[in-house]
Amino acid sequence: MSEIFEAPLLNELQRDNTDPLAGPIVVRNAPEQIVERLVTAVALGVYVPGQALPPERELASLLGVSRATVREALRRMTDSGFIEQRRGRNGGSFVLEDWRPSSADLIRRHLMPNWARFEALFDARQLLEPVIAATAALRRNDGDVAALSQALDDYHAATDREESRVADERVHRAIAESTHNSVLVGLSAQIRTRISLDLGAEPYTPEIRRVAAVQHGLLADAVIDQDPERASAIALEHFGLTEKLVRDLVARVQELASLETDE
Amino acid sequence: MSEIFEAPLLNELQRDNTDPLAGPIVVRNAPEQIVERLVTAVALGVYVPGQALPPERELASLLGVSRATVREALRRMTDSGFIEQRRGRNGGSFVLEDWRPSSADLIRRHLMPNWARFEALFDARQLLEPVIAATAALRRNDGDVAALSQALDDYHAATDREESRVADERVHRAIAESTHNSVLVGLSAQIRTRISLDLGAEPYTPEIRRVAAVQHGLLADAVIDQDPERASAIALEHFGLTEKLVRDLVARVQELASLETDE
DNA sequence: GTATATGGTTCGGTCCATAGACCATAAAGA
DNA sequence: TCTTTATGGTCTATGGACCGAACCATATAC
Repeated sequence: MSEIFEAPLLNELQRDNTDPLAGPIVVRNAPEQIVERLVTAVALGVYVPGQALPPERELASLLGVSRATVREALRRMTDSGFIEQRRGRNGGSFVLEDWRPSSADLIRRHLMPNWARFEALFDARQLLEPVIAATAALRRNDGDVAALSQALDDYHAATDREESRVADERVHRAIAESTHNSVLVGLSAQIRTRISLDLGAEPYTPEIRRVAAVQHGLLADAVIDQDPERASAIALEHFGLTEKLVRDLVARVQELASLETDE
Repeated sequence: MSEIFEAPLLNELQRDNTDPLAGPIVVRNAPEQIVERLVTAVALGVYVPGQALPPERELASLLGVSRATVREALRRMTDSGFIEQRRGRNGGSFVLEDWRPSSADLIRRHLMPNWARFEALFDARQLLEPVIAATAALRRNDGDVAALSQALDDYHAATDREESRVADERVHRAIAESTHNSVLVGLSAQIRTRISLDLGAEPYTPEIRRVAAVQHGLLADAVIDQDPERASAIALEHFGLTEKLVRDLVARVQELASLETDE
């Protein structure tokens, strides 16, 4: 199952550039890349569980690739328990409701082995996002304000966790896009995708959601009010909260694991 | 010649993430990736003009790839006038002294068509590098200080432009590495590589070099003194200077171009 | 003048992706 | 109920990328 998470989204960003010749060349096959794109799309909420991906023939033409290749990608995703394929007229490739491993499982089998990478990722996010927020506050125009308000409304209107995740993504993307800088937008999206993929089963307790909702509102207000300092400060706090949540969660799971080892 | 600059180093960072399914899948062949790595290595000063790359057989084993593939990559680089291959016992693939197009040529044929991308890149750099500098100042340890001092000494000892470039790269890398965050190190290196590739023929007049040398010294001092505010401010100024230089240069070339059009 | 380290060439094999045709199935629509 | 249609499932033939290994050609070191 979890091999599907190994998508090397940030590899170029983290590859050791000290000696550009170190390390083997890996040719990323078409199917591999297609899996990555589809998984990313789901992680970003473009397709939600229960929904069908576009039909194979359409994917093939969208991605400029043969149907056989698309099928190979979908086969891997089926094998991983990520999607389910159904035949017939209203068939298709459906995102499964519960494709994410349980929190504990995910942490033990995926998060812990790559812990150093996540430390770096969280750390970088907490350093970079405040800059992005501040820049957004300085540069946002009326269109950005409209998009941000809309995203925020959707976020508040969200009822279940899945909707929350999608709306959350849209809020943060709206903020990044207010910087009007494609590098920053891409950077922020990559970090978000990576974290969303790794922590899909983030501990979204109602309590957390309440706090996050308030912070999102404050963050959006700061951007709309063109107050970079406030935006930066709130972003720092907001992403600090997420990080703390994950750390607590990991600590609990680690504790459980050590208990089990004792038995 | 310039097709070798098309290496999509930052593509993942700038690809439109709004719809992950938009755009064709491109399989980055082995030769293509090898060219990118080798060009990167030269851009970062790992190999300087006149120097030979490792022999084909060694490259093949280093990169985990067949010799035929390495040869294909080197053939492309030879075709682009980037390297020269010589046979015989002391033969090899030698980086040419003047593989960079002249400034004017480069700007007209490469920089101008992609101007929006460079705007974004410079802009992002000016936003991100101060954060990196400040973080470096907060986190640097004794080892970092030693590496930074050494790099700075080399920079001051550099005599020609080529040496300057290599030393400049090392100073900035030492600063990025002082953050002890692999994402930041990779990000900074990618931005630097991209800019170095695109602006290899940066206008390094003696005047500029003098100013840059002073700023490098100040920046290093701020990091060594653990003064994040100063580090951040100097970084902002330093990268602002580079940006201004490029803008001036482009403006001049544009003026020339419009004159030529009149004739 | 011989040995050696390098680039230059060739050949057969394997795997990947393409293109296109055709089959199977389930639902929609007449 | 029957036909149509939109989907996934299967097969085959073809071209290309990469590999592995051997061998050739050349220039320098010893």
